[in-house]
Amino acid sequence: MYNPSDKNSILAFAQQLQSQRLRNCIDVSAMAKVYRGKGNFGQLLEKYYFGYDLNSASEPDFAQAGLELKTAPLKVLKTKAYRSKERLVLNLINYVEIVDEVFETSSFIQKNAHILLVFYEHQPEVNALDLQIKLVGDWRFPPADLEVIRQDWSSIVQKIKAGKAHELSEGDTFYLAACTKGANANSLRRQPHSAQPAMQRAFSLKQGYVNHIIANLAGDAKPNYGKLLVAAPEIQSESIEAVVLRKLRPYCGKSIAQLTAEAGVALNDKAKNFTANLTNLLLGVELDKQIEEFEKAEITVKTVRLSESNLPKESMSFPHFKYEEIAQIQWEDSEFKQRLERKFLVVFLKYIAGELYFDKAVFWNMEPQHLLEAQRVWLATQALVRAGTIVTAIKNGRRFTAFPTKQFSAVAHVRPHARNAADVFPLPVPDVLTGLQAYTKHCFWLNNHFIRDAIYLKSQRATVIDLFS
DNA sequence: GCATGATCATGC
DNA sequence: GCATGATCATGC
Repeated sequence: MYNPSDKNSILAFAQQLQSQRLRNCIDVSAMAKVYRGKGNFGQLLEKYYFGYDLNSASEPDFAQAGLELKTAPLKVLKTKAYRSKERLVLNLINYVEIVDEVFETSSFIQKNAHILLVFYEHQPEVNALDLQIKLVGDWRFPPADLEVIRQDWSSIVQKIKAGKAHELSEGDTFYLAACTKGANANSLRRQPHSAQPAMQRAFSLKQGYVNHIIANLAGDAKPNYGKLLVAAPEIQSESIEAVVLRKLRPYCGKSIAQLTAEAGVALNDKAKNFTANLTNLLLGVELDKQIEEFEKAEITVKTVRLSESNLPKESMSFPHFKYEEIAQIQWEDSEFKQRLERKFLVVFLKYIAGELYFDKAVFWNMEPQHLLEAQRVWLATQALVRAGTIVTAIKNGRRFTAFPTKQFSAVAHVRPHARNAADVFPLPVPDVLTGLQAYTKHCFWLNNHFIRDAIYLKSQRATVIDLFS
């Protein structure tokens, strides 16, 4: 067994799980009946491998050693590389108590300063006893990461102090997020500075950050990342947001032609990596490298081209959805929702007399009421696909559909996104009017007017670089 | 002029 | 071959 007050002893005992299945590591005959049929992997591991009773106390699982045990699923890619299946959910946020905490002694730090991680392969149909354990290891946040997390923690607490716990969202922060936790939207809690009940939430590490942990535990060769934050955190505690905006500020108002000429590089503005290349160029990161902090924080970088009236020339597209999938899944599991919950860095370029200029860059994440509106669009789309009533008319070879349009919602709409009309996905229900069993690929788009109003115009002066201010 | 439908260009 | 970012075309 192990010595519960000795970290190394616990870690060594845990390491024996590497590449095993739980069934081979515990006495199955001693298991309670309820667990023999099915049980949660984490519960089984705690109770029958480590031999302690389940608790949800505020102290870490191995209290004497200050070690918190976390189990989590990962996916194995075709390349055999590991990726986290989801965010890693940590301790619950107590809205009432947290407003009196300081980070260094907070319940978050007390519980999660040192984490013992057991990753198993996600296999939905497999008994928990037979899941393959892929990675075992312990994790402490490196100082630079801890500084970002401290800022994330503070901005979450700030929002609660402002009586806005009901407006918390995952996109608010970078590595550490407040994710919803509870069976449904009825899991409401009281918050200290507002009468409005708020969804129960827990601290969580973003999926991108968990991928970083996984790569470290797996001993993967360090990806060839570019980094934004180079100074040691004790010297520099500037936020990721502040660093990015500070680096971009000098370029505002310059034309893309001038910027690329000064840097001595040629960027093809039609290339699909134009956005990434331009961002790297302006942030001083080598062009072919991914930005480590952006990967960890799952930041989506988008460029938006504005007309002289500040209206984006196009709406913003998202990956096309599969009709068979959208008919089956829930909004909560949809890719569209997952993407909308991320943080965005939107780079606005503006056409002036035919020439493209760098206007401003804005960090943005969607407000809860807009996410609800996106949900309405998604649900209308799902209903349509389920009913098989996509096509409403055909005129001159052009199809007219009942997909949600910009008239339907001020936030999002559905439009084709395909090579051509023959580029299709199968339908779960044949289209009633045409009998088609497959239909041109479509995707969700954020309306260009929404981008103008909710991102471009609404962005606060403090967080933007405004060419014309 | 703009919304909706349709397709192009690129890179992995 | 296909996803993705980007843009064009038609008709009201």
